[in-house]
Amino acid sequence: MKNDNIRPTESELEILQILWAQGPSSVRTVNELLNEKRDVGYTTTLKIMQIMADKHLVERNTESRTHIYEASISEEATQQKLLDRFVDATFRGSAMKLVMQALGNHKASKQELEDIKALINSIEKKDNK
Amino acid sequence: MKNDNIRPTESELEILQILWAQGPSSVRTVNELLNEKRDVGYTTTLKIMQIMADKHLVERNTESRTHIYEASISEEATQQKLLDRFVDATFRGSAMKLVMQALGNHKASKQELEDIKALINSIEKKDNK
DNA sequence: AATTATATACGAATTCTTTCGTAATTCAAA
DNA sequence: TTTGAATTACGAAAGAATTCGTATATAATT
Repeated sequence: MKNDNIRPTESELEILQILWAQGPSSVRTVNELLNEKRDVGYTTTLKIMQIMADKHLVERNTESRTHIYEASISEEATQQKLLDRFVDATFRGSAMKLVMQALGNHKASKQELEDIKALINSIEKKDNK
Repeated sequence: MKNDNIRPTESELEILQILWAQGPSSVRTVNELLNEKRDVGYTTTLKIMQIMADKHLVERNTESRTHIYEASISEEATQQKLLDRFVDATFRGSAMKLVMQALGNHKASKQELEDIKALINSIEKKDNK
């Protein structure tokens, strides 16, 4: 399989977030959205997206003059890999410690908390089988 | 306050993990523990720890010839900051999405799951006040 | 057709991090 | 005291990531 060792850099991840949210987009669109958060030159964004294409993090359609880029790795799979690494690096592998910290320090809606409890219950049910 | 914008690199974080686990340590000790996971030259470790001292990520006691290094930022505060940034970068700010992914894909003991449920219940109780 | 605007390509400068060789220093052992 | 071992200091090389200037090509406008 391809893209097994995905490791987008921070800039690349910013761009992936935009592509995941927007769907296939031109460099200009991505650059404009990027600039809502911080200043980045157009050619900088272009260059990074070209590098991402080389790495197969994105695919691009070059039929029209304005190339259209699309994420070629899924948001969920990427998040999962990055999460694994983050848990190792920051919480010494204890995902539960991370969960506790995240729950303790970020506001969650009642609905979200219920969702999490439901998920835990379904995990516990599975374990008992 | 100092160290407000902590941003340890990956190598620095590895070393911090060791210092948090071991308490104040010499470069040699840190380097040996580091080498249980991967090959790193002694002077490499030394250099990084010296840089960390410059950045005030660690303090060092230079009274004896063998300098003793100690983490100067707490594990919890560091984890919290890194977690915040990670949630932003990877989960577009949705800590709950991160929690769901972490719960869904990492094995948790029955006890840990109960702990999390208890935490959620206590959060819900607080919210109702 | 000439001009202007918009795009991509390319390469190089810059910055950040990691790595390590070498020199200088201090301590311990012979 | 001399030799050898362990330590820190220093600087520079190597790599990775980011940034951007400039050239070139294409399309749109006048």
